Amino acid sequence: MNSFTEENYLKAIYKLQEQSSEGVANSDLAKALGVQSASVTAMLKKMAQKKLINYEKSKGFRLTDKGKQIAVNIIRKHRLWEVFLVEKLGFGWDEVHEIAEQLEHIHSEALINRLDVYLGHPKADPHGDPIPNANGIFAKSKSILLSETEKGMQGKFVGVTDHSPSFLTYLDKVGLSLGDTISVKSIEDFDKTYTLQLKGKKEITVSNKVANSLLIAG
Amino acid sequence: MNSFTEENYLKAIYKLQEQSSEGVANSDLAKALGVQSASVTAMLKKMAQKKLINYEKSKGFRLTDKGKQIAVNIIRKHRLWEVFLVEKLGFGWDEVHEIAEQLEHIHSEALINRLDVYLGHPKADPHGDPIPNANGIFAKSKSILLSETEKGMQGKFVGVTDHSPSFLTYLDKVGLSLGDTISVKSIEDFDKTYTLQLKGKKEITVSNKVANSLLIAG
DNA sequence: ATCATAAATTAGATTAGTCTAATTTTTTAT
DNA sequence: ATAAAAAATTAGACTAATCTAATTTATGAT
Ligand SMILES: [Mn+2]
Ligand SMILES: [Mn+2]
Ligand SMILES: [Mn+2]
Ligand SMILES: [Mn+2]
Repeated sequence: MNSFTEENYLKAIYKLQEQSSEGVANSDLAKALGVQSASVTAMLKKMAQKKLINYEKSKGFRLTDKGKQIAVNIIRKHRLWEVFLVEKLGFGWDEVHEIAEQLEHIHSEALINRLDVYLGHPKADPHGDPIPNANGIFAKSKSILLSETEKGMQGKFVGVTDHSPSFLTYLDKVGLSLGDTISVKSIEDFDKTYTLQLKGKKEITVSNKVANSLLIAG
Repeated sequence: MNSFTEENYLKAIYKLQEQSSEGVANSDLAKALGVQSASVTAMLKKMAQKKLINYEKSKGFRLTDKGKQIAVNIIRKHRLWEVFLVEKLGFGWDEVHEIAEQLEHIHSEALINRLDVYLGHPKADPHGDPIPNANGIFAKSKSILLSETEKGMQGKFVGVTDHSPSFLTYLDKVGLSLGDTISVKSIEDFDKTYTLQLKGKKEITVSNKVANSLLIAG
């Protein structure tokens, strides 16, 4: 079994390596985990020994299949627990990440499989992030940033790229919820501010910074 | 915050000290935790420093109010999670202890309070053990061992003192479930074997060893 | 190609929690 | 009261995960 620390390294490496096909840099991982570079070096040695990562000298490192499988399972657990916390316990989407950071490390295949059934095999977590199935397969979804859409575009708000509580509570405040259908009424030339029509209801205006954190699906 | 290890020490000390009004012995705690006596000595020093326990030289030790409060909260979490696992996820009562041993260490007051509400403020866990409320108060219950009852006695099966999966699955097999009303048909003189009538339904015979692990309430 | 900067590794310590072996203290039995 | 047995503590080591400071390696810019 892997320690919490090791699991957190695996998850962080996974997220970094998904961002490109290159190897992950020690310094990027150190920053992601909030530890010193020397600590990363020490841990990577152990993980390489356990065949969880592959080094390519001065080209960074990547997870082995074994490492990736563990990482994806932790992400599965994290997201299923987030669904549970929001759907069953009534937490807000801005409150669940920290708790899921703990719950994701509970070791029990039976538990996570029963939880998945109990929740009805959800395909996405409360932030719109896809939940891999028990085999580690993610449902492919094709969404784009609102900031990349043009005037007149109509689509569904399906996810966020900024998961900070402050951003999420801001969305609550302006009345934007996952699943809402929105259309782009206008885009301000000067600063690319977006004015949106929310499903017949109200009209709201959001900064480009916000538009750059909202995922839209056709 | 306290580490998992420290929380496990607190819980184990609590359970030992409840068994008598005396101080707890280093050796008993070592046995309960499956560690060496020397490890216990080392940990007790740290816990005394943190005002979690009181030493009374060569009279053992006991939890301070602070230590007791933390211990009871962990027990509350353990038992609430067990209820969740059985009632919501459909686990058997013989399968939940190990998972709850992990879940009891999740740190979030909001989580445990919402879980309590979600479960309908249960008063007992799947094994009949009382669940303390948010203030650490246990509902007083007066039950006795089946082995201490006499022929003709009628009562309700409300708890077990043996929590081992093998005992619990044995009870499943013979059809004894928490809440069942039972009456003592006869007690074999030779070996104190109990023959029980289950709520009009079947009649079963259990050894004295079994009768000694079943809690009955008037 | 050389020098400056950035990235990575090494060396040496620290803390939590554990171990074994040795020693001391306490309890129990004669 | 004394010796034997049991319980507790101390001493010294180990592992996991971290740190700082020093050193080495790699990258990049002139
Ligand atoms: Mn999250
Ligand atoms: Mn999420
Ligand atoms: Mn239990
Ligand atoms: Mn229980």
